[in-house]
Amino acid sequence: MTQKKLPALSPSETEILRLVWQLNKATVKDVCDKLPAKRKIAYATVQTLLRRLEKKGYLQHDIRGKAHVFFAAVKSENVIKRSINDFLDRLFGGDPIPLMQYLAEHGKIDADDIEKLKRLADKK
Amino acid sequence: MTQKKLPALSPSETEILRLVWQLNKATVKDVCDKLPAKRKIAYATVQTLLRRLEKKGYLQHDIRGKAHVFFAAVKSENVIKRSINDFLDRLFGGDPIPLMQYLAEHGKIDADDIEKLKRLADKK
DNA sequence: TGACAGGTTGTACAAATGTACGATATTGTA
DNA sequence: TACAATATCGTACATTTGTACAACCTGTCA
Repeated sequence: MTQKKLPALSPSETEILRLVWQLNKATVKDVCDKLPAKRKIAYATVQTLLRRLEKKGYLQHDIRGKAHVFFAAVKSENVIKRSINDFLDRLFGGDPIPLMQYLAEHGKIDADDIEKLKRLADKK
Repeated sequence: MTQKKLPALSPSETEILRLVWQLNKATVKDVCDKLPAKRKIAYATVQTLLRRLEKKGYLQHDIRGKAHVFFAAVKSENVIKRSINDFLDRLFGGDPIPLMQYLAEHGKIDADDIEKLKRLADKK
């Protein structure tokens, strides 16, 4: 039932889509405010990205006052799944181990995190 | 000393670069042969991608007979590091935990793998 | 009800990307 | 040494991507 063939997301689109998920519902301005300080990108640009995301089927919008309020039209799980698989394919030929290893080695995660993961994996 | 500002890699370029790393040294043909069966992409296209990778500074080549033999001009660690960080930023705002979680939950890794990772993380 | 702050729409455009053909050069071989 | 096979090189081109301006709408408040 979940639509399977949405057009690919560009990197910037992915970034914006993530913020919308995070905000749940968001106007252009909301998204702009949520952008990391580092990321300098004009209001108009964010707007275009949101428009494109809607056109591609990832977002929808309601109207509140004169502003558009965007919200996700797809479950993040599906998109994330696809993104991770693509990424894994491109960079590691699909093998997740080197990625895990990298994360572990670079202190991105610690033993505690791994404990939790272990419980998760065991439950499977 | 490691050059830090190489131009960004496109997804397809990344894919090809990975194969060159894997092969160590490779002609256009070698790379074509190494492509996953699924991935249908013309010889000429691979060639262009290799050319662009060289132009961007990721590859170099020697000449053997009439063929170019490409090999990496940068350490994979650096590129991989950057790629992972970019990916993490775009999709998870930089937080690696959800990524690990995804990998654990989807049986991409098992308890054994995690054990090994734990040892790695502990060593840090 | 008129002006204005704040939105949206239409449009633009250079650069990057994915894809690949045709011409040319080179090499090993008969 | 000429030919067939095989490479590269130059070039092309439609799309997608990132970025954004200018013109135009529309609630809202005075």
